Amino acid sequence: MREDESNWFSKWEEQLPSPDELMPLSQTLITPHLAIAFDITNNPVINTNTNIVPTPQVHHNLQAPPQLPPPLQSPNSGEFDSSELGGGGAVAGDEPARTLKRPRLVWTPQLHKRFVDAVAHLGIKNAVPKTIMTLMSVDGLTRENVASHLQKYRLYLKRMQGLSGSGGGSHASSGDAATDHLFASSPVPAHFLHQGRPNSEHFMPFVPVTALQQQQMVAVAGHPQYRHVGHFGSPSNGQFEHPFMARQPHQQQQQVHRMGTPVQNSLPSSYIDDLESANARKVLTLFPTGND
DNA sequence: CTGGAAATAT
DNA sequence: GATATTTCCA
Repeated sequence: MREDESNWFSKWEEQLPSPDELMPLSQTLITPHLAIAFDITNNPVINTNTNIVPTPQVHHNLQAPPQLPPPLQSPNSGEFDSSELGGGGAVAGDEPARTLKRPRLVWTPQLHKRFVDAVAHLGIKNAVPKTIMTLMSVDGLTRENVASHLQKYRLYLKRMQGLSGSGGGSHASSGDAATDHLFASSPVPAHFLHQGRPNSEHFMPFVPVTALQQQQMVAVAGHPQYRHVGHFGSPSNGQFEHPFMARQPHQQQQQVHRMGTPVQNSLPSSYIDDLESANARKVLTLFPTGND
Protein backbone atom coordinates (compact mmCIF):
# COMPACT_ATOMS: atom_id res chain seq x y z
CA MET A 1 0.00 0.00 0.00
CA ARG A 2 1.17 3.32 -0.62
CA GLU A 3 3.35 4.73 1.80
CA ASP A 4 4.09 7.85 0.16
CA GLU A 5 2.90 10.03 2.83
CA SER A 6 3.60 7.67 5.55
CA ASN A 7 7.15 7.61 4.73
CA TRP A 8 7.74 11.08 5.94
CA PHE A 9 6.62 10.08 9.30
CA SER A 10 8.87 7.15 9.29
CA LYS A 11 11.83 9.25 8.81
CA TRP A 12 10.59 11.63 11.34
CA GLU A 13 10.46 8.95 13.90
CA GLU A 14 13.90 7.85 13.28
CA GLN A 15 15.22 11.24 13.51
CA LEU A 16 13.20 12.08 16.48
CA PRO A 17 15.80 11.12 18.92
CA SER A 18 17.82 14.01 18.24
CA PRO A 19 20.28 15.30 20.66
CA ASP A 20 18.64 18.52 20.52
CA GLU A 21 17.57 19.81 23.75
CA LEU A 22 15.43 22.60 24.73
CA MET A 23 16.19 26.02 25.69
CA PRO A 24 15.50 27.56 28.97
CA LEU A 25 12.61 29.73 29.05
CA SER A 26 13.95 31.27 32.06
CA GLN A 27 15.63 33.73 30.03
CA THR A 28 12.76 35.96 30.09
CA LEU A 29 11.59 35.00 33.43
CA ILE A 30 14.75 35.21 35.28
CA THR A 31 16.91 38.16 35.31
CA PRO A 32 20.32 37.86 33.98
CA HIS A 33 22.06 38.00 37.16
CA LEU A 34 19.68 35.86 38.83
CA ALA A 35 20.32 33.29 36.27
CA ILE A 36 23.96 33.49 36.89
CA ALA A 37 23.44 33.01 40.49
CA PHE A 38 21.65 29.91 39.72
CA ASP A 39 24.18 28.89 37.29
CA ILE A 40 21.67 28.31 34.71
CA THR A 41 23.16 30.65 32.38
CA ASN A 42 24.73 28.13 30.22
CA ASN A 43 23.87 24.66 30.18
CA PRO A 44 26.71 22.40 30.19
CA VAL A 45 24.74 19.78 28.65
CA ILE A 46 25.17 18.77 25.25
CA ASN A 47 23.22 20.18 22.65
CA THR A 48 23.55 20.00 19.18
CA ASN A 49 22.45 20.87 16.00
CA THR A 50 19.30 21.98 15.16
CA ASN A 51 18.20 21.55 11.88
CA ILE A 52 18.48 18.84 9.83
CA VAL A 53 16.40 18.03 7.15
CA PRO A 54 16.52 14.81 5.52
CA THR A 55 16.92 16.64 2.46
CA PRO A 56 20.17 17.03 0.92
CA GLN A 57 21.31 20.30 2.01
CA VAL A 58 23.24 21.98 -0.48
CA HIS A 59 24.63 24.66 1.44
CA HIS A 60 25.80 24.61 4.88
CA ASN A 61 26.19 28.01 5.79
CA LEU A 62 26.77 28.35 9.27
CA GLN A 63 29.18 30.00 11.07
CA ALA A 64 28.60 27.93 13.92
CA PRO A 65 30.44 29.44 16.61
CA PRO A 66 32.30 27.21 18.84
CA GLN A 67 29.55 26.76 21.23
CA LEU A 68 26.84 28.40 22.82
CA PRO A 69 27.56 31.72 24.07
CA PRO A 70 26.55 33.17 27.25
CA PRO A 71 22.97 33.35 27.37
CA LEU A 72 22.11 35.55 29.95
CA GLN A 73 21.70 39.03 29.67
CA SER A 74 21.09 41.02 26.87
CA PRO A 75 17.66 40.84 26.18
CA ASN A 76 17.90 40.64 22.69
CA SER A 77 18.53 43.91 21.89
CA GLY A 78 17.54 43.75 18.75
CA GLU A 79 19.89 43.66 16.33
CA PHE A 80 19.71 40.88 14.17
CA ASP A 81 18.31 41.65 11.04
CA SER A 82 15.91 39.09 11.14
CA SER A 83 15.79 38.50 7.69
CA GLU A 84 12.56 37.96 6.56
CA LEU A 85 10.67 35.76 8.59
CA GLY A 86 8.16 36.50 6.18
CA GLY A 87 10.21 36.96 3.33
CA GLY A 88 10.38 33.53 2.68
CA GLY A 89 13.58 33.36 3.72
CA ALA A 90 15.31 33.53 1.00
CA VAL A 91 18.60 34.06 0.79
CA ALA A 92 20.46 32.85 -1.67
CA GLY A 93 19.20 33.45 -4.54
CA ASP A 94 16.10 34.14 -5.74
CA GLU A 95 12.95 34.76 -4.27
CA PRO A 96 11.83 38.19 -3.85
CA ALA A 97 11.53 39.02 -0.37
CA ARG A 98 8.03 39.61 0.52
CA THR A 99 8.24 41.71 3.49
CA LEU A 100 4.68 42.02 3.94
CA LYS A 101 3.62 38.56 3.62
CA ARG A 102 4.59 36.19 6.28
CA PRO A 103 5.12 32.73 5.03
CA ARG A 104 3.33 29.97 6.66
CA LEU A 105 4.81 29.38 9.98
CA VAL A 106 5.65 25.80 10.47
CA TRP A 107 5.44 24.59 13.97
CA THR A 108 8.24 22.24 14.32
CA PRO A 109 8.45 19.90 17.27
CA GLN A 110 11.05 21.98 18.87
CA LEU A 111 9.14 25.08 18.44
CA HIS A 112 6.14 23.35 19.78
CA LYS A 113 8.08 22.13 22.74
CA ARG A 114 8.91 25.65 23.50
CA PHE A 115 5.34 26.51 23.24
CA VAL A 116 4.33 23.81 25.64
CA ASP A 117 7.08 24.73 27.98
CA ALA A 118 5.99 28.27 27.97
CA VAL A 119 2.47 27.31 28.73
CA ALA A 120 3.64 25.07 31.47
CA HIS A 121 5.60 27.82 33.04
CA LEU A 122 2.79 30.19 32.71
CA GLY A 123 0.08 27.91 33.79
CA ILE A 124 -3.26 27.67 32.26
CA LYS A 125 -3.99 30.82 34.08
CA ASN A 126 -1.75 32.97 32.13
CA ALA A 127 -1.52 30.81 29.20
CA VAL A 128 -2.80 33.35 26.90
CA PRO A 129 -1.38 34.05 23.55
CA LYS A 130 0.21 37.24 24.48
CA THR A 131 2.00 35.90 27.46
CA ILE A 132 3.03 32.81 25.72
CA MET A 133 4.36 34.71 22.85
CA THR A 134 6.33 36.94 25.11
CA LEU A 135 7.69 34.10 27.04
CA MET A 136 8.69 32.28 24.00
CA SER A 137 10.54 35.18 22.63
CA VAL A 138 10.81 33.64 19.33
CA ASP A 139 11.48 35.96 16.62
CA GLY A 140 8.88 35.98 14.03
CA LEU A 141 6.34 34.56 16.29
CA THR A 142 3.33 36.65 16.55
CA ARG A 143 0.40 36.61 18.83
CA GLU A 144 -1.73 35.37 16.06
CA ASN A 145 0.55 32.48 15.51
CA VAL A 146 0.48 31.53 19.09
CA ALA A 147 -3.19 32.12 19.40
CA SER A 148 -4.05 29.86 16.61
CA HIS A 149 -1.67 27.24 17.72
CA LEU A 150 -2.95 27.51 21.21
CA GLN A 151 -6.36 26.86 19.97
CA LYS A 152 -5.24 23.73 18.35
CA TYR A 153 -3.28 22.73 21.36
CA ARG A 154 -6.29 23.07 23.56
CA LEU A 155 -8.31 20.95 21.33
CA TYR A 156 -5.62 18.40 21.43
CA LEU A 157 -5.60 18.34 25.17
CA LYS A 158 -9.31 18.12 25.22
CA ARG A 159 -9.27 15.26 22.88
CA MET A 160 -6.84 13.55 25.07
CA GLN A 161 -8.84 13.97 28.15
CA GLY A 162 -11.89 12.71 26.54
CA LEU A 163 -10.05 9.70 25.47
CA SER A 164 -8.81 8.86 28.82
CA GLY A 165 -12.11 8.19 30.17
CA SER A 166 -13.73 6.21 27.67
CA GLY A 167 -12.03 3.85 25.83
CA GLY A 168 -12.35 4.01 22.68
CA GLY A 169 -11.04 3.75 20.13
CA SER A 170 -9.47 5.44 17.76
CA HIS A 171 -11.74 7.28 15.83
CA ALA A 172 -10.24 10.36 14.85
CA SER A 173 -12.23 11.97 12.37
CA SER A 174 -9.88 14.05 10.65
CA GLY A 175 -7.88 16.84 11.62
CA ASP A 176 -7.52 15.59 15.06
CA ALA A 177 -5.45 12.61 14.69
CA ALA A 178 -2.96 14.25 12.58
CA THR A 179 -2.45 17.07 14.92
CA ASP A 180 -1.77 14.59 17.57
CA HIS A 181 1.46 13.77 16.01
CA LEU A 182 2.90 17.11 16.35
CA PHE A 183 1.58 17.55 19.82
CA ALA A 184 2.63 14.15 20.81
CA SER A 185 6.09 15.20 20.16
CA SER A 186 6.08 17.36 23.10
CA PRO A 187 5.37 16.18 26.56
CA VAL A 188 2.23 17.47 27.93
CA PRO A 189 2.52 18.76 31.38
CA ALA A 190 0.36 16.75 33.56
CA HIS A 191 -1.53 19.56 35.01
CA PHE A 192 -2.48 20.55 31.63
CA LEU A 193 -4.94 17.91 31.25
CA HIS A 194 -7.86 19.24 32.85
CA GLN A 195 -7.44 21.26 35.80
CA GLY A 196 -10.82 20.57 37.08
CA ARG A 197 -9.90 20.60 40.62
CA PRO A 198 -11.82 23.16 42.56
CA ASN A 199 -9.84 22.81 45.57
CA SER A 200 -6.60 22.19 44.33
CA GLU A 201 -4.13 24.81 44.00
CA HIS A 202 -2.37 25.13 40.91
CA PHE A 203 1.16 24.36 41.34
CA MET A 204 3.56 23.79 38.69
CA PRO A 205 5.94 21.01 38.93
CA PHE A 206 8.28 23.17 37.21
CA VAL A 207 9.41 22.04 33.98
CA PRO A 208 12.64 20.39 33.81
CA VAL A 209 14.59 23.20 32.69
CA THR A 210 17.58 21.20 32.98
CA ALA A 211 19.10 20.76 29.77
CA LEU A 212 17.82 23.32 27.62
CA GLN A 213 19.16 24.53 24.56
CA GLN A 214 19.09 27.95 23.36
CA GLN A 215 17.96 28.12 19.95
CA GLN A 216 14.88 29.05 18.28
CA MET A 217 13.91 27.56 15.15
CA VAL A 218 11.31 28.86 13.00
CA ALA A 219 10.49 27.04 10.01
CA VAL A 220 9.20 28.82 7.15
CA ALA A 221 7.45 27.16 4.48
CA GLY A 222 8.71 27.89 1.18
CA HIS A 223 8.13 26.44 -2.08
CA PRO A 224 10.15 23.66 -3.25
CA GLN A 225 13.02 25.51 -2.05
CA TYR A 226 14.09 24.97 1.38
CA ARG A 227 16.73 27.14 2.62
CA HIS A 228 17.57 27.24 6.11
CA VAL A 229 18.60 30.53 7.11
CA GLY A 230 20.66 30.40 10.00
CA HIS A 231 21.52 33.58 10.99
CA PHE A 232 22.58 35.99 13.14
CA GLY A 233 24.80 35.39 15.74
CA SER A 234 24.14 38.31 17.55
CA PRO A 235 27.40 39.14 19.00
CA SER A 236 26.01 41.52 21.30
CA ASN A 237 23.59 39.53 23.05
CA GLY A 238 25.35 36.35 22.65
CA GLN A 239 22.23 34.65 22.16
CA PHE A 240 22.89 31.38 20.69
CA GLU A 241 23.77 29.72 17.58
CA HIS A 242 23.74 26.27 16.57
CA PRO A 243 26.65 24.55 17.99
CA PHE A 244 27.60 21.57 16.12
CA MET A 245 28.62 19.01 18.55
CA ALA A 246 28.67 15.43 18.26
CA ARG A 247 25.34 13.95 18.57
CA GLN A 248 25.04 10.92 20.63
CA PRO A 249 23.99 7.99 18.74
CA HIS A 250 22.07 6.68 21.53
CA GLN A 251 18.60 6.81 22.76
CA GLN A 252 16.59 6.23 19.88
CA GLN A 253 13.32 5.11 21.01
CA GLN A 254 11.40 7.97 22.20
CA GLN A 255 8.61 8.05 19.79
CA VAL A 256 5.11 8.22 20.75
CA HIS A 257 3.80 5.14 22.16
CA ARG A 258 0.21 4.88 22.67
CA MET A 259 -0.82 7.12 25.35
CA GLY A 260 -4.23 5.81 25.69
CA THR A 261 -3.55 4.88 29.18
CA PRO A 262 -3.63 7.42 31.81
CA VAL A 263 -0.81 9.68 31.54
CA GLN A 264 1.77 8.41 33.68
CA ASN A 265 3.70 11.41 33.21
CA SER A 266 7.02 10.89 34.53
CA LEU A 267 7.41 13.96 36.41
CA PRO A 268 10.54 13.18 38.16
CA SER A 269 12.34 12.59 35.13
CA SER A 270 13.48 14.75 32.54
CA TYR A 271 11.45 15.02 29.58
CA ILE A 272 12.65 13.80 26.43
CA ASP A 273 12.62 16.84 24.58
CA ASP A 274 14.57 16.18 21.65
CA LEU A 275 13.04 16.45 18.43
CA GLU A 276 13.96 16.61 14.98
CA SER A 277 13.57 19.39 12.75
CA ALA A 278 11.00 19.58 10.21
CA ASN A 279 11.11 17.24 7.42
CA ALA A 280 11.95 18.09 4.02
CA ARG A 281 9.33 20.44 3.31
CA LYS A 282 10.09 23.48 5.16
CA VAL A 283 12.98 25.57 5.99
CA LEU A 284 14.47 25.76 9.27
CA THR A 285 15.68 29.05 10.28
CA LEU A 286 17.06 30.07 13.51
CA PHE A 287 15.91 33.37 14.54
CA PRO A 288 17.07 35.48 17.32
CA THR A 289 14.66 36.68 19.71
CA GLY A 290 13.31 39.95 19.35
CA ASN A 291 9.94 39.95 18.15
CA ASP A 292 7.55 41.77 20.07
C1' DC B 1 -7.20 40.75 23.98
C1' DT B 2 -8.96 36.17 23.93
C1' DG B 3 -11.52 32.49 21.90
C1' DG B 4 -13.65 30.23 17.94
C1' DA B 5 -14.81 29.36 13.23
C1' DA B 6 -14.01 29.77 8.41
C1' DA B 7 -10.94 30.36 4.58
C1' DT B 8 -6.75 29.54 2.29
C1' DA B 9 -2.33 27.48 1.17
C1' DT B 10 0.60 23.70 1.07
C1' DG C 1 -7.98 15.29 -0.39
C1' DA C 2 -6.29 16.18 3.94
C1' DT C 3 -3.91 18.95 7.01
C1' DA C 4 -1.81 23.07 8.81
C1' DT C 5 -1.85 27.72 9.19
C1' DT C 6 -3.81 32.08 8.56
C1' DT C 7 -7.39 35.38 8.92
C1' DC C 8 -11.75 37.26 10.28
C1' DC C 9 -15.50 37.53 13.55
C1' DA C 10 -17.73 37.43 18.21
